Amino acid sequence: MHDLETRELRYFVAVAEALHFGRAATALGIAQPPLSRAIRQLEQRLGVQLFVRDRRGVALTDAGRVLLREARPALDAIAAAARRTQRAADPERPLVLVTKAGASHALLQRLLDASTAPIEVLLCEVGEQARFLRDGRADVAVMHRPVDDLAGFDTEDLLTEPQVAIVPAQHPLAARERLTLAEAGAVADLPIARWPRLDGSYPDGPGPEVRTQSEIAQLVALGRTLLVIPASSRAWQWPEHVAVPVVDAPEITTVLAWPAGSRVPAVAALVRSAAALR
Amino acid sequence: MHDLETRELRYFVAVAEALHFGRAATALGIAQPPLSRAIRQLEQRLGVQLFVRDRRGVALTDAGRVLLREARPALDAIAAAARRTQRAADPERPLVLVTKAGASHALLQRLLDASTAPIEVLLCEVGEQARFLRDGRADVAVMHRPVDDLAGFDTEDLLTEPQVAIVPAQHPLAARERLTLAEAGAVADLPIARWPRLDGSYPDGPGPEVRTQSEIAQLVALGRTLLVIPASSRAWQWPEHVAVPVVDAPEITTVLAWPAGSRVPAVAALVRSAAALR
DNA sequence: GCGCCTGATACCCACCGGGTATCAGGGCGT
DNA sequence: ACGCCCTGATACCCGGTGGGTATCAGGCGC
Repeated sequence: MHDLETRELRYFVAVAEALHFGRAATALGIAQPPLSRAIRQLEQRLGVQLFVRDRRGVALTDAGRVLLREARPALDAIAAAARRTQRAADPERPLVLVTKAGASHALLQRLLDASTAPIEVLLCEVGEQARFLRDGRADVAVMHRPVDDLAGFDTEDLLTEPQVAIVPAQHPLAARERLTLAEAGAVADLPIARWPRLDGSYPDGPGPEVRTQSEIAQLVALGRTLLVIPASSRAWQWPEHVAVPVVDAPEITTVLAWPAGSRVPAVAALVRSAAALR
Repeated sequence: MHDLETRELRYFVAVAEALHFGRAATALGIAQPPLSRAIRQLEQRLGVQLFVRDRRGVALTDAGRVLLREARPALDAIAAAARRTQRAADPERPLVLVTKAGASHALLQRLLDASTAPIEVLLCEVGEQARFLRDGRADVAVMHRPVDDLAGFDTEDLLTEPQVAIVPAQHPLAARERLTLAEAGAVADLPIARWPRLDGSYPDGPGPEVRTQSEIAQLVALGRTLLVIPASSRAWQWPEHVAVPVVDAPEITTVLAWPAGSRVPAVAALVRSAAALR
C-alpha cells in the first residue's frame, strides 16, 4: 500500500478546515463530487473514518483531528522542499528574513546594516514566523522567547528586555508608574484580547478577538483592551496609548531563528554578524 | 502550479540514493523509462536541474542535494501523518517506545515497571531514534543529551551520569585510573571510530567505519579503537573491554523524548511516571 | 569493432482524477 | 403536510498521465 499523496492531504485539510464539502471544493478549485470521492478513498486507504457526516453537517473524528494536526506540518515540509530547492538553484537569491509586522525597527535596521549580503525582508502576522521558516518562504526569522514556539529551530539571542503594558491613554491605569502582571490581567474593563489558535478558532474569554497587530492597536486606542509587550515595541505606540512598565513580567528575548541544521551559508554569515553587534 | 506529489519525492530520493536510474527503478518496483520521465518532469516543474547525467553516471547538483536533505524529513512527516492517524483510530494501541539497541536495561526496566499502560519497545541503531519519532513509528524515545539532536522534541530528563572510556583490555590504557578527553582522543593506535552521517557517507579520519553497536564492541575487543560512553552503558561491556573514567567528558543525560506538542495522553502519563521515579 | 551497460525516446494502454447530471435525505418555511 | 433547498453521495463519461514494452544512442572495455 503506497503512502499518502500530497493532493489527498491538501483535500483533507481543505475539508477539515471548511467542514463543508462544497465550500472546500470551490476553495480547491474543483467540483464537489470528486472531492467527496477523494476523501472516501482516503478513508478507505487509511482504514480510518476521518469525518462523521450526519444531518446538519460534517465533523472531524478523533483520528481526523490527529491527521489535521499532522498534515499541516507535512504539507509545509513539502512546500519547503520545493522552495528551498528552487532557491538553491538561483545564484542571485537574496536571504529572506521574516519578522512580524509592527516589531521594533531599530534592532532590525542594525541587523540589516551589519550584513553585507542582500536581504529581503518579509512581514507576517503575529506568530506566523515559524510557518514561514517551516514551509521555506523564509530562511531566517526574528522571533521572541518565551512567547514564540522555538522548537525545531536554532537561535541566536539578539536582545533581552523587560515588558510594558500598553493601555488606553484615557484609562485610570495610564497614570500608574508601574504594574504587576496580576494587576494587568485583572482589569475588568480591559479584558485581555484573544488570539486565534493555529486552527483558527479562538479560546473562550471576555476579551475581544483579534488577528492582527493593527486590530489590537485600534482596540487599545478605543479603550477596549490592554496588552503586554516588550519595551522596544513601543515603536508602534499610538498617541492614544500609554506604556506602563510591568515589573514582574518575564523578560522577552528577541532572537534570530532558523531551521535547525540549516546549512545556508548566508544564514550563518548573518548570524555571525548579529552575534558581533550584540 | 500545484506542488510536489509524494510519489515524485519518493522517486527522486530513490534515484538520489542509488545514483542509478535502473537500480532505483527496480528498488521502486517500476520500470526505468517511467522513472526517467518522472524525474525529467520533476526537474521541469521545479525549473531546476537536479541531476547531471554525463558519461560514467549520474550525480546530484547542488540543488539536488538541497532537495534530498529536505525530501527525507518531508516524506517522514507524511508517513507519520498516516501512521499516527491509523493509531489514533485504534483503541487498543499500545504506546510505542524506541531506544537504541544495547542501551542500559536497568533504567528502561524501571520505566516500564512504573508504567501501568501497555508499552511496546522498539530497538533501533544509534541515532535512529529521532527518525522513528519523526515518521510516526514510535510515540516516545529514550535519547541522550548532548549526543542526540533533540531539536523538535520535548524531553524529560531521566538520569545524568559521567562517561567512561571503553578500551581493549590488553591495551596499556586499560591500566589507567582515569583519563582526560584529550588523552582519549589522541591515542594513535586507537583512533576514534567514524559513524555514518544521515546521508550514509562517512566523515574523513583514521578510525574504522562503524554502523552498529555490536560492530564497535567487536572492534574494541580487537584492539582497533576505543569509545567514550555513559557509565551505565557498561552494561554491554565484554570481557575483552575495560572501562576507564574520563574525568572531563561532558555528562550525558538520558532523556525521554517525544514530538514537540504531541498530545498523546499515554505519552503524558509515561512522562509523569518517569518524573516520579527520578 | 562489437558487445554491453547506461539513460533517453517512442508508443500504447489502462487507470483514475476531474467534469456534469442526478439522486437522496434532512430541515424548515408556508 | 408538502415541497423546496441545501447538503453530500452516486452514476457515468472523458482526457491526461503514469506505467508498461520495445528500441535507440552513446561511452567504455575486451
